[in-house]
Amino acid sequence: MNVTLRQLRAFTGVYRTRSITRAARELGITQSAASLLIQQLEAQLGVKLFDRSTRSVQPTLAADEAFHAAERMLSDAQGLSRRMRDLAQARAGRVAFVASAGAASALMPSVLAKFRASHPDIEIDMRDVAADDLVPRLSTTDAEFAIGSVEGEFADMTIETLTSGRLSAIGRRTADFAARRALTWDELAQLPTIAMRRETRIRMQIDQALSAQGKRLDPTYEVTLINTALAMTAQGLGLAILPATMLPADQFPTLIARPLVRPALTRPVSLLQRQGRTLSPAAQAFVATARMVLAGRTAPASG
Amino acid sequence: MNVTLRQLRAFTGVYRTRSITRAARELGITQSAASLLIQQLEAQLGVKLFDRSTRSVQPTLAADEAFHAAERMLSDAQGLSRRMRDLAQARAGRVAFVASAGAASALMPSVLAKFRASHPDIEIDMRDVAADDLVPRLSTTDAEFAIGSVEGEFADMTIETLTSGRLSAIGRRTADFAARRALTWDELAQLPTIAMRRETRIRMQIDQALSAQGKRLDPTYEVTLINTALAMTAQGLGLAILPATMLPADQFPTLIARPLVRPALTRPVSLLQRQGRTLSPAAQAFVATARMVLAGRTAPASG
DNA sequence: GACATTCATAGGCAAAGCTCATGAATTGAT
DNA sequence: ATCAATTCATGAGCTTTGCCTATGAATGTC
Repeated sequence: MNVTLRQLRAFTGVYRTRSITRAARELGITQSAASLLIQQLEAQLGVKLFDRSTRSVQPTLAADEAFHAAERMLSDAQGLSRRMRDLAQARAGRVAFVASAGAASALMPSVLAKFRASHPDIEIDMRDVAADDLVPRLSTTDAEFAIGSVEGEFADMTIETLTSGRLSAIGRRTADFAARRALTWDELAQLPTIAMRRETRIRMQIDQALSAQGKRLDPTYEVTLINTALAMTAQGLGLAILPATMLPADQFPTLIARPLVRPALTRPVSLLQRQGRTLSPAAQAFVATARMVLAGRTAPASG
Repeated sequence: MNVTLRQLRAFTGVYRTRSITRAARELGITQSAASLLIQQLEAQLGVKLFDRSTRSVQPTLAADEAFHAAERMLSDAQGLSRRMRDLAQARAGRVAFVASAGAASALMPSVLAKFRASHPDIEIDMRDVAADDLVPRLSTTDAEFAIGSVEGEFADMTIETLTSGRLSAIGRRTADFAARRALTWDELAQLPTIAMRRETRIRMQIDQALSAQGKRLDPTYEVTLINTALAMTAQGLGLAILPATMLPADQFPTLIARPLVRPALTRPVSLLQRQGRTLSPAAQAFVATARMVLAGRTAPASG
């Protein structure tokens, strides 16, 4: 057999109280059990730890030395338990995940704010990457999940749609614009528009879908960052062509989104996880928050 | 129940080998036992530690954290065992004891040398005190035993005589002196003598014994330190009046001791221990050495 | 000298821990 | 695609451990 923490607990108890009976009471066991534990430990270590008479229990020099080591191990054990309990309850820990640039800038800020409020001590490590890198980064780094728009399926990955935004025209809440229920892609030709560059995933999806119908988008401006497009729109430079989900209502209160139809295109925002890997409790809590926050954003395509 | 070292051993094994089967082999238990230990630990900590499929065992983030704490506790446990084993075998440790000034200077050096040779890693803390302080110091400090000459009995102390030296006249190995078997105290009056000061224990014993017989010692010189007396004797200044045991043969090869008779006085050198207190293994080893070295010195009262 | 307290030990029982046997899932080879 | 091999999980059954109660022995107290 081997030294056990049980024995060490009895040992430190007896050492501190100088009494087997008192230590046993502390541990909630009988005096005889405590006596046995001490004997076992002595046999195990090959050292007499206490000079015992029926009247007194005197630690030996060996016990003096062993005491510190024992206390350290016990406090380590307690620390481990506590730390794991904190992790389990998502009161501590770290969430590392990947987000596509678009999701990171337009969607995640509100999620992060909400999560931070409920889990102030969780460290968050969000890595925003180009859409193409989303899956590779998730596979090869210690990121626990990814959030962004992906097409198709991936081996060893589970995909869950968190929210999905219809591709919309976003513009200032003018009487004219607000009155519209929707716009067709054809109508856009008459208006100044701000779209994402051709290299971006969003734009590629649009161009592909439109060209299938023999149409094409001919934007007035082309930008790289979603926020740039929204800012320009807010300045009245044109309509931003984006998924409705990408409009943070609180950040651009003057803007509203109106779905584009013929064809109606939707762009899902998905949660990707590696199959067979449990998320850490902290990550689970984060994902739950993301689901909640983003689900509340799917319906109101109009502001 | 509580976390056990057994569980932690299984955990670190699985963590390192990424396999329950291999870890079980290392621990010398069956795969199912190891599997159970991991499940217990997970339940105990409330955290999933491994993502297990039938084909792979992947540590979770919680496991990464727990691993270091677990390793530390296990190495602490091993360190404790090893340290205790060393103490038990007197390969490590510390011996603290009290010695009367006389014993410390005349008797202990050879004991210390012998002990150091066989137990090089044991730290020795010898405290030389006035004879009167021997017992008080042993009672109140962390000294494990005391060596010196004491009279009478003491509560809670066991006394064992290690060696006992007859009070002798010590002088240079001249033909005259070497021819003598013994000297009487009366004969000393005719000769130059060197004795300890009246305040010392040795001298008090002498004065008391002689005055009981209506005699008295009238030394030519009175000194405090035994070594001083011996050095003076070696210079031919007179005969030193000391217990024969106090003459280190190797240090003063030119000197020999001849017992004093009428009355013959002996002065025991005793080992004192606190009753009911086990000596540390190191101290036991030291005491054994002292017994051996000093026993070898009792017989040859003559050089 | 009787009493109270404390530690050690023995007997018995409940629980824990292990092994063996088996099942389910997955990988690699034929 | 099927089969063999490997690996983890689970259930039954046995052994060992661990604990409690009861009792004995020693020691200090009134």
